Amino acid sequence: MKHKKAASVRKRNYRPTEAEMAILQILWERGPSTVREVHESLSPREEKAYTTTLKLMQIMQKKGLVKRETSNRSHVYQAVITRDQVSKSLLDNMIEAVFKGSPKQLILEALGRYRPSREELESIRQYIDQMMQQKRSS
Amino acid sequence: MKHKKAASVRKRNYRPTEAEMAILQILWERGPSTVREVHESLSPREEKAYTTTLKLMQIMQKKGLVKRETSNRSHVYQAVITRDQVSKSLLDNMIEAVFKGSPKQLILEALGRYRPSREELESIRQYIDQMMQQKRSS
DNA sequence: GTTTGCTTACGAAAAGATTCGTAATTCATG
DNA sequence: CATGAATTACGAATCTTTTCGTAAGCAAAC
Repeated sequence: MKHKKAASVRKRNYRPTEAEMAILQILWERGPSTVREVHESLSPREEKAYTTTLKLMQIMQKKGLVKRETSNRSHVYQAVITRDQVSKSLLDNMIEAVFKGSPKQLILEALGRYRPSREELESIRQYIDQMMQQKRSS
Repeated sequence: MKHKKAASVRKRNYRPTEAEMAILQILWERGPSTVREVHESLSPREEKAYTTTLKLMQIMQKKGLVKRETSNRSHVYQAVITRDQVSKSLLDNMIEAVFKGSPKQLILEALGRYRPSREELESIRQYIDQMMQQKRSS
């Protein structure tokens, strides 16, 4: 009969809000952290009250984006949703929204837009070659 | 002394809201359209009142995302912000937010995630080769 | 010129995201 | 155990986005 009260079922395609993204980035970067740590890490430029950060993290916890360890006085938060999940959501969304459903379009656009260095191009090409290998051998 | 009252200066990095994106997609696709046309084109699954679409488009007009031609009874709206501008904003944002500032990461991720067909890989590789050519000859 | 059917204008409610002040809690330490 | 410093809880204000009802305007058709 114990059932965690469904804090929030993981939406298969959740797009965090802007403020949530800022916090997630820090949690991904630092790993489990206290509110204080996250707060200090937030861009000092946009100074917000400590309780703002706190509240945000509490909300994220309710939404199931993060979980927390409350055994100590200072709760320790950690991301539940992964960078990968978010990156997938954003990529899917973006391909759908501006590239007419074509991943290739996205890739070409990114190449053209950011002009990777020769080394980076090398390694991307290598990756492609490898993928083509696999296709050949199947 | 005539000065359009600064309907809204184009933010160099505007990220349209979800509802706005849905409408922009249609305008990009269809070109100049009336509210009715846009409304009918919206995913019929998420049925909204006609005036919701109308209001949204009026707001977008105020924001400067679209402009409209009011000479006829039915106003004709057209996108001002381009697919390209939005795609740049989203890409920038995304690279920043989940790929630690590395476009290469984004590209590799997209390749791995969507596994383009052999033909698509071909043409991406071609594009890369071309870019490398340019670098060589400079 | 009245009626009818669509269209825009307007205002406001509802929903969601962000912000923060204040109160309550906890814990170390004098 | 009283005090002080830091933390969490709570509630509310504010702001933005989304939604829609109702009014007002307009043009064709009666």
